[in-house]
Amino acid sequence: MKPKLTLKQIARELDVSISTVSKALRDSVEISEDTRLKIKAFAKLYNYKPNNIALSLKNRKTRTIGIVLPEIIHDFFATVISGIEQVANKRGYNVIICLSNNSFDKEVMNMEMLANGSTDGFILSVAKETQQKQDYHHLTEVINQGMPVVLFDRIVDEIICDKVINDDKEGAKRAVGHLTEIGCRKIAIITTVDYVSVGKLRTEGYLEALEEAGIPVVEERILKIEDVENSEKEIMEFLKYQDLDGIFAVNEQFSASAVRGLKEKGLEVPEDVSVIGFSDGELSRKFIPSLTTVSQHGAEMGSRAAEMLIERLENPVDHDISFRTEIIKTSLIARESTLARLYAQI
Amino acid sequence: MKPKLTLKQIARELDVSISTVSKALRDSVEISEDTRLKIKAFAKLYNYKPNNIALSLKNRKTRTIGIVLPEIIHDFFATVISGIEQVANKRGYNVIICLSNNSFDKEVMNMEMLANGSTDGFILSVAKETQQKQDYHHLTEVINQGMPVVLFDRIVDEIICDKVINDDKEGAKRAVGHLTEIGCRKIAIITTVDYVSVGKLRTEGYLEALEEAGIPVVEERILKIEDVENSEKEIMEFLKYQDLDGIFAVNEQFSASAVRGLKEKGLEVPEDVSVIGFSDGELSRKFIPSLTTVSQHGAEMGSRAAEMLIERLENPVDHDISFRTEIIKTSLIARESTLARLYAQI
DNA sequence: AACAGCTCCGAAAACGTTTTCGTGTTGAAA
DNA sequence: TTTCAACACGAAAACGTTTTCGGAGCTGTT
Repeated sequence: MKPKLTLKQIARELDVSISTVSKALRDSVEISEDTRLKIKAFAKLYNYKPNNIALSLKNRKTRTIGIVLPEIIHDFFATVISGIEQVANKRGYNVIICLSNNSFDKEVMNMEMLANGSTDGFILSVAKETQQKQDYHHLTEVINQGMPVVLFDRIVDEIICDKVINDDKEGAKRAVGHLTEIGCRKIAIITTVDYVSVGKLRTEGYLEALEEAGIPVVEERILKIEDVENSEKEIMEFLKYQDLDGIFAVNEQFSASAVRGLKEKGLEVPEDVSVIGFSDGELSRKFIPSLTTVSQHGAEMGSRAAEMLIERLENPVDHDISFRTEIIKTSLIARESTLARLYAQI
Repeated sequence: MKPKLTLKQIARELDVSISTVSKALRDSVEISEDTRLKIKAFAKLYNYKPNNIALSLKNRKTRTIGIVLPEIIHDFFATVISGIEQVANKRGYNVIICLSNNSFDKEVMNMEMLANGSTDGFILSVAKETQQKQDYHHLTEVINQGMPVVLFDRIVDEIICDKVINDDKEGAKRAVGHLTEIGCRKIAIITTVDYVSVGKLRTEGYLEALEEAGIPVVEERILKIEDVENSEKEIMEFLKYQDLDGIFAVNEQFSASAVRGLKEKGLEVPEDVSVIGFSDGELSRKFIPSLTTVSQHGAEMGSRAAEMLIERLENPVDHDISFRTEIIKTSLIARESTLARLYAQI
């Protein structure tokens, strides 16, 4: 139960001043080699480590970055965190994570809490409710205070700051393009309501891909899930009365549910219907059939976001450097849920 | 770009002393109602919020708890974090998360980093490598400094502190018991190497259940996965030469792979072989067939861990209160991968 | 003997709080 | 008029650092 060594204690013990100890430990030339070595030896022996809080107060820098996101029990977000954590750690930063649970109020509270000195900057993906409300005062506030913010995935266009996003529209387009290439003509989309930025973009990609393939859009083939909790039932219901040969789902949960729905109708995947999803998580990889999907490279997103933030933090000089929006390319991972059909074509 | 209001600035602006401002904001009776109201109005108007770092330094409390765990892209750990975060937030604490990626060195580094003032206490699940090395000096060190530590899931018996664990052995026993009840006799286990504490316990549960059912143990039916990356191949290989009617896997990834392996052999789940896993994640729920599993209630584990830690933090008085080990009951969730077999029995 | 120039070290301020203790000003009681 | 309590406020220390500045003591040059 020894309560952490401080400079003051070392100073008292060695009968020198606090300043001397501090300087000795930082290898200042002001201190004679004798005392310097003595002090360093003592510090090492008793394992002195400077107090982070005191340093933060002095430097007005915490070397911590705040992450705020809607949820964590979700392969994509977990992967992003992992990416952030990796580069943050490499560059000597800590990450402090707050969950909004998609609640606007909690998002605001968390940001206010962290903004009062706890972090140097933010990496965040806004809550669904926030996108719906379109109230972003908490964002503008921290930005006005001079804290850098990097938005990722669920971003908001009105806020000017650095951003990292997927090429959601393009990814969706390629996914649907993949379906048309392997011969699908009756393609449904299972997506989210429009106020979720990424859902909207993926829907747009779907529409464009159909257009480019010369396939007319059928409104009945578009399912917008409102209540994620009940998505399974909604999807089952939706599929019941459809005649399809391809399905594009905007996440892996939806595509898994789609496969189940099709099986219940007596249809086989991919023989009768091809299914493609979004997000390359454990579910897509382990599923039977394994699911063709658009991989979002969450870890890379996280890394990039962290790098952009740290860049800002450590070069406050070029504060006027214009903000950038980095686009992480998605990639199509062909698996069993469409691959067999592709072979059939060839 | 207004750089955050401080007490000093308010004091200067209102021509009073810093102490007066501080007292007024904390509703001290020492301050006349006039000035008190004036100061509070001013503070509210310009949205004054005290600086957390300064408070931490003064109080020698950060109101942050450090979480260190092996990985985050894993439904169970994500769920635990979620549980911790929830109660931490409710009680006014922040969480700062560090990933060890199952590396001993990174675990040590992270803890040292956080121990220098960044957090008041720790919640952690030790890295696989740490369990292998059996080197726990970083744990004893922070404990000796008087920081409370709560270990969860992958714990270490030698360290005396609060702990939260699953009844892994009991859960495994019930899982295998479930298999025997529905008529399985040739039951394999797919588990981890023994130095992983939870893997070992689950293996023990398996053995006990067999014994109680009067089923002799067949060594060939025990598969211990060393390299998780290659688990799929190992499992495939393992299943190739087995004649089984039941499989118990210690996580959902293994059970999913097992189902695939069986299918490749032309066997159906659950008609030919029943499969039961551990951990109730998205994969088990969405899989086809949906996977019977032992649910670990990760969120509850997290909540309990956080509560125990905060308890210690806020009542340093009863420091001599003996340390407790809370056991979270697991529960069996019967799904398609065994349920059909159960019906067949009836 | 005077002075310059080193070398080595300590005092003090600063970061933003809270809190203890003192002190000046009232008004009323003696 | 003096004394005393109550009231309202400020000075200063403390938390643990870093850094600027100044100064003591010494050597060496004129």
